[in-house]
Amino acid sequence: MKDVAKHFELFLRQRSLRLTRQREAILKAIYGTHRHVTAEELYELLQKAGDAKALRISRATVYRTLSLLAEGGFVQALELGRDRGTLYEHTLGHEHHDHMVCMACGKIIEFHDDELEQVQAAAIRRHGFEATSHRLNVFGTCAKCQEKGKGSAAGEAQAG
Amino acid sequence: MKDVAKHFELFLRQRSLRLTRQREAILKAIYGTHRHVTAEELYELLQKAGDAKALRISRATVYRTLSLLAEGGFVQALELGRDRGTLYEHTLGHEHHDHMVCMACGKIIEFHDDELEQVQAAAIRRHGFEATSHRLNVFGTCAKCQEKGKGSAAGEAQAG
DNA sequence: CTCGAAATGAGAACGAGTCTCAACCGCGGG
DNA sequence: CCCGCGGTTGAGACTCGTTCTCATTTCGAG
Ligand SMILES: [Mn+2]
Ligand SMILES: [Mn+2]
Ligand SMILES: [Zn+2]
Ligand SMILES: [Zn+2]
Repeated sequence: MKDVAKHFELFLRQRSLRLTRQREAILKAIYGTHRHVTAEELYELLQKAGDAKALRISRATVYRTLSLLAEGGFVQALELGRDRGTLYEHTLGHEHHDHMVCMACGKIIEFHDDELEQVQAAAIRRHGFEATSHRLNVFGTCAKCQEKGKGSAAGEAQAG
Repeated sequence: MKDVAKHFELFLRQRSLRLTRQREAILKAIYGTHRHVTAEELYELLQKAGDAKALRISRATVYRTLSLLAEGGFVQALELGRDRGTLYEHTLGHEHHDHMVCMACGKIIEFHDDELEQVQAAAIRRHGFEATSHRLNVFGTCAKCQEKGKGSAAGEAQAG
């Protein structure tokens, strides 16, 4: 986190942007949680945290800073459906991962598979495409929720 | 297309829903294009097509029917970023595929790779998750646009 | 044909995200 | 340590895709 702040400061300097209390607070906030948060959640979080230090941060600034952080690679946006809104997570200190979303309990599970990444990269290259990023979102039922749903009809399966 | 209409009719009957001229027209419209279309594009398309038969279809009905068609598996929604809006494509007669989006020209390229699907399925299963669907979106530069950008600095690369 | 339920149209409402612009404040220079 | 030039912020208006409301229309079983 300390070095993240340093990186951010450098990033800002390189682009002749300023290190403001707001930007610091937002960076700190998103690096202070391991959840996937919406801009609104972050905003509310910052309201409370800021009440103490008398630092008000507007929604606009949260959105603006989140975009800035995304450009700099400090955070990443996740879009899991028009409804859930855009989710953000910090990236430094976390290797790339994909997401599985449980439709029953809403839990978001992160996973990473090297072989998958390699096969994927190969397939993409084979099509003459040059990838800069990708998102794999899997929807279904998590292990826990599979248990709960054992009282009904036996084994189903679907693909979509 | 004829059998798709039959399937749709059956689907509606099973759920005691009605086959209306609007629903027919919308089904026909989305099965009549091979592009990925937004609800709005479809709406405008239907306006023109409907002028002849004096069949007006409201935006609300387009949205409602698209959701219905998605539930029934007749169409699929694609969400490639908060900006582009939700895109729809018909599914019957098309096997599952993933998408690569060219950030330079906006083109959407479909691709399918069996090995990828299998490795993916295995990785997901290994995590105790039961998948019902997934979306893999790859962002980058298409082959054509890679050509165009050959006058500048030599080979770059990035990963995000 | 009749009738009740489902479906539709028009436009209001909603909400995430963006824009506007006057007031504010980082920060390099003196 | 103070100044002043922009970059930055806050509040709220605004955008625009999507959903909701409800009076009216239409499907389709009997
Ligand atoms: Mn994550
Ligand atoms: Mn497609
Ligand atoms: Zn679950
Ligand atoms: Zn291209």
